[in-house]
Order: sequence, then C-alpha cells, then structure tokens
Amino acid sequence: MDWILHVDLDQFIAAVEIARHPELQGKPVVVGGKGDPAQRGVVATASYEARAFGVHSGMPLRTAQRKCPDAVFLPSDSPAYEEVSERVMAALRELPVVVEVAGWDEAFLGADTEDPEDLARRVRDIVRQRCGLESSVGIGDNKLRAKTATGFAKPGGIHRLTQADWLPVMAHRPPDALWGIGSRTVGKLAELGITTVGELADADRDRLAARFGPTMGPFFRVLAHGWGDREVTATPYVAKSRSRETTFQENLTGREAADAAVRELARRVAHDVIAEGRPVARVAVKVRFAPFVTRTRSTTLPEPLDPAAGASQGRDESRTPKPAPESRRPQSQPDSAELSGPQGVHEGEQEPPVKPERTAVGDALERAALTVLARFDFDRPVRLLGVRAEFAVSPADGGEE
DNA sequence: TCTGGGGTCCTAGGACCC
DNA sequence: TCTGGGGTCCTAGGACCC
Repeated sequence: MDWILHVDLDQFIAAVEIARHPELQGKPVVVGGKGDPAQRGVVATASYEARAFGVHSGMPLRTAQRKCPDAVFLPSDSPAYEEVSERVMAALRELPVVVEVAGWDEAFLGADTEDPEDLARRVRDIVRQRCGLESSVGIGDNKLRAKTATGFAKPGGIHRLTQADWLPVMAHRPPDALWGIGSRTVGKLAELGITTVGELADADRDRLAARFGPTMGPFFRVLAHGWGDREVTATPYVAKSRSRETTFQENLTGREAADAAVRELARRVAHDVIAEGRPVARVAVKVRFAPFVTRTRSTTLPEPLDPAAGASQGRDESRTPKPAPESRRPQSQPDSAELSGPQGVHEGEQEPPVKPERTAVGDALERAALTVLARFDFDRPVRLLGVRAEFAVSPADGGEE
C-alpha cells in the first residue's frame, strides 16, 4: 500500500550547533541573527531547554534574552545548515522511498509498504546514524495529513493520521492548526463565525469564496477536511526568484544611503543569478520604512537579462550612457574583479560575503534596481532594503501548471 | 513581542487590445 | 458618443511557510 511519510528534524538549527559545540548539550541555546541579543534580529531556532522559558522562532532576540537570560546565543550560519541538510537528504535516499525535499529540515517520502511505522523507525535510525540528529515522522494518506501528523509526533516520535481519524482529532482545533492558514485568516474566519476546523469543514463554499476569493475560499474548506495532494516527486526544486535583503542596525536616512545599499544588494543578487545562469525578467525593490511599513515596487525588464548571453542586457540602451563592460562568455567566472567605488557599507553592517565583482549582469541589475528605488519617497527613515530578481519562465517549464 | 531572511502563491485593479 | 465583453499583461499588496 502507498503511504506518505513526513520527516522533520527536531530543533534542527540548534541541533547542528550543539553537535559541533558538544559542551552546549542540555543548555538553553538560541540561534538567530548575528547571535547578539543586543542587536536587531529574531530567533531562528531555540533548543528545547530554551523553549521551556517561552522562547520560540520568530521572537526578537532581545525578548528571548529577557525570557531566558542564561541562554547561549549563536549567530545563524546557513552554509553549515545547508551542508548538514544535504547529508540528511542523502541518508533518506538510501531507503526504498521517493524523497521530496520540503525545506532545510523536512522532506516528504513516498513509499509502498505494509508497515509504515516500521519504515518510520528506519527513517529515524538512519538519520541518527548518518548525521547524529533526532527527527520526528508523520505518516499519512496524503501530504497534508502526514505533515500534520508530524506535529503530533514531536519530539522524536512517530504518529499516523488518516482520513478515518482526521476530523475526530482536528475538528475542535483552531483553523490555524491547518498548514496554510495563519493568524490573519483565523481573524477573518472568526468574523464569519468560524472558529474551529470542524466549523470550517462544514462552512458554505460560496460564502468562503465571497470572502476569500474563488480559489482560496474553497481551498480552506478542503484543507479542513484533510483532503490534499498525494504526489511525492524527487524532481529537484527550481527557484523562481532570488533575493537579498538587509535590516539595518540603525535606520537609514536619505536617498543616497539607500542608493548605496541597494547597489550592494543588487550586486549580491547578480552573483546568485550568475551562478544560476538563468535569465531574469523582473526586478523588485522592497523598502521597509520605520516603524514597520513595507512597500514593494517592481519593473519588468524591456527584455530578459541573460547571464549566459554576455552584454546588451536589460535596461533600455537609450538611457545608459556607456555600454556595459562586456563580460563575454564564461558566466561562472566574471572578469575584472574591481570593487564598485566606496561601496555603501554602513556602520556595523554585514560582513562582505562576496566581493562585489563588476559584471554585465551586476551592472544591469544595479541600474534596474536604482531606477525602481527612485520611485520611492524617502521622507521616512528606512529600516530594511531588499532586491529581488525574478527569473523568466522558460517555455519548457512554463505555461501550464 | 519594536518585529530576520528567503521564498511561494493568490487577488485585484488598471492598461491595452480586439 | 454615456457606450460591450473578453483576454492578457503589469503592478502592488496580502498571506503564508520554513
């Protein structure tokens, strides 16, 4: 029989840090931001010992320190987590299952087995043996139920949830117990008199459609019944966009500071885009003004900017005074490595992760981002800036679906 | 609770075209 | 001149997830 398993690593990021700092075992550990609770940043993951003090993901580091003054604070080190994550996924692929990666610390497994609990034990064993990490496994007859089951399995357990026990288990819970419903939707549902999964399952489709739109409304009802997708695919995930953003330790004031910061971000995005080698169709800029108002503006490039195609790109030639220094051919190896002037690094700002090399794609992305940025008013202090590049949809994977 | 960083998908209005 | 209807693209914003 076909089953779907959902594996989720327990306190993943904290567990990776504890594995390489064994002296932290058993202590409250909080990972996030730059690891300095005095600075702006939020908790990425807290160890179970820290959670006992009320610390949880998304909480400002400052707050976490107030709740748990003895916690050890560590900076977030994404390359390290990525590497461990890949080892975990490789371990899972040793089993007779189809592995669909669903994030750094989770995956869906498709399996044909008569004993899914036994398979789940083997999953936990192999992840522990190969990577030294604990995990929890949900078993279901579709992805939603497997994923939901994992919540009941944690920490370090196994739980099965199917059609037969979905409503008995879920009906009395609030709607945000459902994967895909968050606090905003809970509020709007409450206005309709819907406060539980059971009530949502019985709600009128048309009423939901009128409130949430023709797709989302009926979808919420479907979720409440625990209905969903059973397809597990090993096809690697292909990103639709790449972005970089920074929250400044001190708010920025004035257009010039914003220009400099956006240049730097555009260079970093260009670096990622070049590594990907796929054409960019749109460029967006995000500005978060103090206190916390976020605005996004974007532009479709006159023609897709192709890192594999050398010069000519992006911005309308008419208004770019000089032709971009052509970075001809090998896109993975940019030519003249030259810093872009007194690049706008502010006070305590970021480690420069990659030297901003000058490339045709970088130049074009920078110009486009600056043009979009120029459409904002800078009458308020800025706490965050971001630049995003959206890839052109290739005919091959585009169109349908 | 003074709120990170990296993503995805849906909605809705306006422009534009036939 | 008081006026239709449909399709598609572009843009901004909202919501959610890890």
